[in-house]
Amino acid sequence: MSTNEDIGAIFEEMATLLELTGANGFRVNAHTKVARVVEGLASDLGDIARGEKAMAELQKLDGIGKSSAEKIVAFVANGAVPELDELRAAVPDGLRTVMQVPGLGPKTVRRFWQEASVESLADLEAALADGRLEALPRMGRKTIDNIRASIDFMKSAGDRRRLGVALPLAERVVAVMEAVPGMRQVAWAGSLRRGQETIGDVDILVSTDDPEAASAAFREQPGVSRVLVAGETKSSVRLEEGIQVDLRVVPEEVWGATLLYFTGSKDHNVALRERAIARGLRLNEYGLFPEDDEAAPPQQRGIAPVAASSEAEIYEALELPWIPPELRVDRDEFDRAIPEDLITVESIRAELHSHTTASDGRLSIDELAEAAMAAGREILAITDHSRSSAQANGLDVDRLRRHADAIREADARIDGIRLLAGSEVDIHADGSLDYEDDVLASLDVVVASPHASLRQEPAVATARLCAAARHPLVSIIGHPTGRIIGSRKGLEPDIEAVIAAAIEGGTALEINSNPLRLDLRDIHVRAAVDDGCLISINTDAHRAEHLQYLRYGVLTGRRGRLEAEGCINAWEPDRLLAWLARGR
DNA sequence: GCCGTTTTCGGCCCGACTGTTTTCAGTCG
Repeated sequence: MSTNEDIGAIFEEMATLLELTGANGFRVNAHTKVARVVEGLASDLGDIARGEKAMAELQKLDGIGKSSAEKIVAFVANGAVPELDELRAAVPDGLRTVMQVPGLGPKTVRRFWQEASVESLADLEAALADGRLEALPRMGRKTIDNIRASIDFMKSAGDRRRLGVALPLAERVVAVMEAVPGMRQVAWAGSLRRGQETIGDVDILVSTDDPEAASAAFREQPGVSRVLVAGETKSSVRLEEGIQVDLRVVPEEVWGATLLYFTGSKDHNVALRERAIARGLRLNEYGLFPEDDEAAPPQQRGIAPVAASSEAEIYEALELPWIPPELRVDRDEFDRAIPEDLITVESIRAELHSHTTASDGRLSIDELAEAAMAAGREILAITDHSRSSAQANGLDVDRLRRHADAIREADARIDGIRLLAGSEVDIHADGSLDYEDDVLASLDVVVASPHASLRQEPAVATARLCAAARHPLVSIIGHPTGRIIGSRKGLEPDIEAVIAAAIEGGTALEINSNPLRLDLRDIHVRAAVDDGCLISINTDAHRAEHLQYLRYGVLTGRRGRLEAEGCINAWEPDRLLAWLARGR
């Protein structure tokens, strides 16, 4: 785990343990915020938190004060935080799992702990079985049943879902809702709209002439395994896939306010509401209202909103430009100019990383060219694996040369798309490449990627990737860390050093769009873009349908503030070809 | 615990839904 992830996890854990001890909620939130800020940093806190100016440097970060800075310094110096150790001693470890049961929060878990000796998930199940919990005040039959069902769900379902699973599922639900009579608008919101790499649940928003029909259709749609919430404007269901989907039904005139609220992030919303308060306004999911210090919600008292129908007019009333959903994270989106030409799927003209049957792909050269053309690409680089990737049927030099000839023959024969002969060349553990330079020089495109030795020490990984990035014949560093979301951590290089080497070597860093990878990840893209490093968004297609992964890579690029100018795949074809040909 | 374009102290976002209880606490997003 990287230092930043370690520290983020520590503050998350402290927040949970503090909640269980009954600490002040704002203090709990402060810890959660530190975790989020730390995990969003591209640069390594291990470096910042050493040296004489560590305390001052750390406290420059938003949300980190003296107390948190001291904890970070202590952790980096000694690998331990005394306050955390004290909390761990005071609160049974198993309660952290109990807190993860949907519907159980700190108050309830604390009661179970104090009043029924529940100290773990196993204790909780035993207490449910022997009736200890039912004996507690305010613990009825339904609550007990819900807790049982939640435990079953937690055991069966995994954690968060990958973007590539959740987005097609959201499209399915949206199609169901669009078919309901009286429907006016349907959209997905939440972390899905923000393009996060993993999704907790899917949020669907509709405006309609017939709210009852909409809610009914939602709860009765195919694939619902359990209805969790069934209100007038809000419903939640769990699908057979194990994912929760929330529906919100709103009048069309407050569409913008609800879409804004439902898109989040939560922290972005909180920041917007604070901004509203500072301007004598009050923001909720029904609109932006004048503040009149009445407790009851303004929309229930017939107060007219200042803005409600569109997100843009609400931002405008708060003296902000419309902020693209992918940038709504409560980091610096209020202070920095919004990128004018954020990358879009439509602006991508070239696919520069793909595989055929020559290595481990499923399509021939002609079939892949056809699929790429159908997907709207004007340039396709075919980059089968190099010889060391034996498990992927990597090409030795002879096969590579014949394959390159075949690609160029196809390029001459096929109209409508430019085919480039390339290779996805293994970066060896020591940073050397899998083919000799004369072989690399004979290709149109070289994507250099790490495939093996993905558990190297960070310093070794940094040297390895920097060497490849500086190599004059390398065009792109493919999936730079080699991570697989949720299952393989991959390399943990000093990303700033890799970015510097890529700039120096005139090499682009890839956003691999495969939803299992999304590598570079969003915060690394952001660091690269801020430094002026070129980015390449590719699908790494092994099949025709993989070309559709592009949208996931684009969302990741947008989260990293990537504009079309900084993405070589969006360049004019002649410009891209000239760039690829440099030094060859 | 953090923070300051009225603040170094006193605030800290807002509403829907559920369950259990007759007015609201807890959870969630």
